[in-house]
Amino acid sequence: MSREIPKAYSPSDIEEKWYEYWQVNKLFEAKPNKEKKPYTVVIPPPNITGILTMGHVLNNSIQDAFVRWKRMRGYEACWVPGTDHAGIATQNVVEKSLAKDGKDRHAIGREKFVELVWKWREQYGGTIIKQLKKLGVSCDWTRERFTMDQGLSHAVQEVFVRLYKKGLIYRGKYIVNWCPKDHTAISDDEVEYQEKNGKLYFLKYPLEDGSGHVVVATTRPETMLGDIAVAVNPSDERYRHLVGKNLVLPLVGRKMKIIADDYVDKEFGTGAVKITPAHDPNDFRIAERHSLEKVIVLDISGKVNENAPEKYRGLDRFKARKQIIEDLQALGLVEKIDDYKLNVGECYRCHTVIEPYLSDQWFVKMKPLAEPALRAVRDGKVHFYPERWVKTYEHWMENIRDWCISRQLWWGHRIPVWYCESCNELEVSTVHPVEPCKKCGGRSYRQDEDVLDTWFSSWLWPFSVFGWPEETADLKYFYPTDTLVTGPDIIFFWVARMVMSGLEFMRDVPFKHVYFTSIIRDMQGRKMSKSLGNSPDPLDVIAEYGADALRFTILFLAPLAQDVLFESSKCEMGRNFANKIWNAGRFLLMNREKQSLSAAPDVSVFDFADRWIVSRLHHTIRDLNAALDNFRINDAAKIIYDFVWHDYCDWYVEMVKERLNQPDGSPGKSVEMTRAIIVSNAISTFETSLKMLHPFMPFITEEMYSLVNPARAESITVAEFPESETRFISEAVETEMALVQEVITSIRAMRKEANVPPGELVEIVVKPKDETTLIVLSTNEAYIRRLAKVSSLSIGYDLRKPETSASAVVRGTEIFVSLEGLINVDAERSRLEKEIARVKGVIAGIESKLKNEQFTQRAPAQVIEKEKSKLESMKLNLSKLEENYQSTK
RNA sequence: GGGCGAUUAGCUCAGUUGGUUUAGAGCGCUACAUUGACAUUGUAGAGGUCAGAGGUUCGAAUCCUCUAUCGCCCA
Repeated sequence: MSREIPKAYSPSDIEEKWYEYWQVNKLFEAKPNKEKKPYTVVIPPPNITGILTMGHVLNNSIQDAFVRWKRMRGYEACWVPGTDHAGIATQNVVEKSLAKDGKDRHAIGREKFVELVWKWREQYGGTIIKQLKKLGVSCDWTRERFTMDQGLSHAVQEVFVRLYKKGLIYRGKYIVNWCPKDHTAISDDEVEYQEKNGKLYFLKYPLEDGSGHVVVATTRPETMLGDIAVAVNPSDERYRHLVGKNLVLPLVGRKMKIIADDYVDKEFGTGAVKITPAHDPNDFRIAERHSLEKVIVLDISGKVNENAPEKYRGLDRFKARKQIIEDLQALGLVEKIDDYKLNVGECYRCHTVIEPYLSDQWFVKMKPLAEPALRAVRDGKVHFYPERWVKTYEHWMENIRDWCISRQLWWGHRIPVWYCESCNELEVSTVHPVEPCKKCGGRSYRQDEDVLDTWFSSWLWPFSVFGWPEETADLKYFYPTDTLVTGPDIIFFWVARMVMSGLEFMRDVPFKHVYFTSIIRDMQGRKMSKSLGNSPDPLDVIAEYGADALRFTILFLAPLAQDVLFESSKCEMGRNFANKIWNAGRFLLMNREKQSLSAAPDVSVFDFADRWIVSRLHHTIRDLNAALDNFRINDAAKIIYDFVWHDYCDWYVEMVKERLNQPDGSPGKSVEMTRAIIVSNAISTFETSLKMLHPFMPFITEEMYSLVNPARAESITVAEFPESETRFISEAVETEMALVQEVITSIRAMRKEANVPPGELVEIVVKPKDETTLIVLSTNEAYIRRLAKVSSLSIGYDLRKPETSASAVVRGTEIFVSLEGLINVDAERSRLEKEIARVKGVIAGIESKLKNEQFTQRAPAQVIEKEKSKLESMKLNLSKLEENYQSTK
């Protein structure tokens, strides 16, 4: 068998095989099961135009770790995967491909276009799902959902109708964020603000009576075409006498009033503000207050429309800006142009500058929904990790604005509103109305042209995926979900809204815990982005290092919600670790082969090394479970890494090697039987470690689990996760082992210092501090000999120090390495000097502490006792060090 | 302008409620080692006045205040 196991772990050979095995055996499928507690996670649905990014890798590795861990702990673990239809993004992609053939969607019509999008989705929409599978995620793929699925669409319509009937959805003409490229409104949260260098233009508007002019400042002079008034602050002395007078709008010739409104900031610009109600949200509010007309001067593409003078019609807004300034300058109406830093809103999808635009839109009234959602988080019904995001959440909830949910797109859930063709009366219904119009009796209806914001389907995800509004068995069993893992960047888009919808429609929170992940950046701290090309393709990383290596590395590196600087070479860590696990397994299997007998694990053959590793194992299990319970997943990764590498491989395996060399069997057992049991015992701890590792590294652990016991039918995915048992934890054994380790390490250090070749054996004399030390070191003599390359080891209180030797003091025990003809006296003296100085420093520190009455009076007795015993042992060490130093001459 | 966060070894980061002998890891670096699990390795080592200043405390990387630099969110 040994020949069948290659020296280096090769992930590509096994990953696909196991993923298929898991699927064929339905190991990730979840069903309501009264015998078990549910553990539910819904995936943050990636959008169908997307490909797998490092962010997805992190997010899904975390979810998978939790889900696999809970599954192994006996929960009915249900992880629902799926994708979202990404209205704007998807429509853009399909329009682009149409444009390649010189077509556009208007030419082919709505129905045909939507059909094309569905075709596109079938062909390319599953890419990210396929990629996720490479990562090894344990989603229940039979439950895969898409936000445009029939069931989910039904949920969306139902929600719209219910909210409308409740008076929480309304339609109105308001200023929205308009994307002139995508030709749709987007919500406030979808606008990204960038600070940019712009200009502040100071324009002179002449008074009608020819008595002078008023200067207004604006960053968007092209909007002047739609100006309807100029406003000043009522308390502004400079303008008080002008309020009520008329101005003439240059280039247009419109008569405009000068009005007074508190909104106007006296300090900004000249204190006089041009009012463009149809193109600015603040101006809109002022216009409402003063019942002003609202003139729209741009079309849906941001070009000047027919409401403006002929000269400017058809000009793009930025070209119009240039032209208008030129024309105003020619008229002497530009007072000055200042440089000015301004925040420009951009479309988060296409980064086109957003135009505030007056149009008919549908809105959700948010206040009534926000209140219970705010309480749920404050009361801890939903818990955030890390907690600090609560503040961000509260701030948004307290200042919430109504949500613009209509989008002027073709791809999405069509708004379930119907208008009577004859009288325009509207009917809100999930289905096409069959009754005649209530108002005029007309029988012909047309549906609202717009679709709903994609988030209007995503916010229902935690219950729509289980069949809501039907009261399904799934919904009853799996809702509310347990943990949501997502980025803090969508806390408003998604997390907050899910809490609202959950409470509104399910009367319960959608999840109990929200784990906010970190953002993956490149080594310069820049966000990973397509345009920078600084994002490694996770599939390349998987091909090079293996999925387990990628997963483990990213989990190890990513502390809770702290940004992570990443480059793919960091995955060497995970790859090396996988290789270490592989080779530990290889060692065990090779040695099992070598034994003439086979045996089951047997505690009666336990020696010190076994008791120690089992104690460490249960320590580790306890810490690992605690870390995962507290969502400290990078701690969890570190805990298991340290155990496997540094306890199991570095020490325990080395000790096992020594035992397999021993000529004697354990009492009552033959050498052969003893050796077989030693290997079995070692394998047993290894198997437990594999189970602990499985949530992090699913593939290699499944492979090793099956190699270790090929007859076993059980997959590790459903093996029982280890539980810590205190009876196996022994502080005494761990302390004793620590002593043995320190003795070995100090011998190694002395050898190295004296340049003893690694292969050469040395003679050691040990003068133990006390009886316990004597016993511990004698019992473990064989290990010390092997691991420190020692030929003879003498232990005794009255032994003489060898003539020429290096010395060290470990916990009061003196260790001498005989260095006949080898020692470099100067090097040895300087080593001792250094150590003496260090110990003196420690002693001085403790003494000054103990001399301080404040300390002895106020510190807890425990702490004082500790310091005292520390001082005792340090003093003992010092005296021995000094003694040996004196005799080194 | 308001809020949140960061600053610890050359690099990337841990350090949970203040007390682990004088702060840890991974990578990198130095030296040595290559027939028996693993060079994707082993062993030993160098490297830090915990951003700066002040304060609270018997005791501070840890708590408080201010300053500096950087980042994110909101207006």
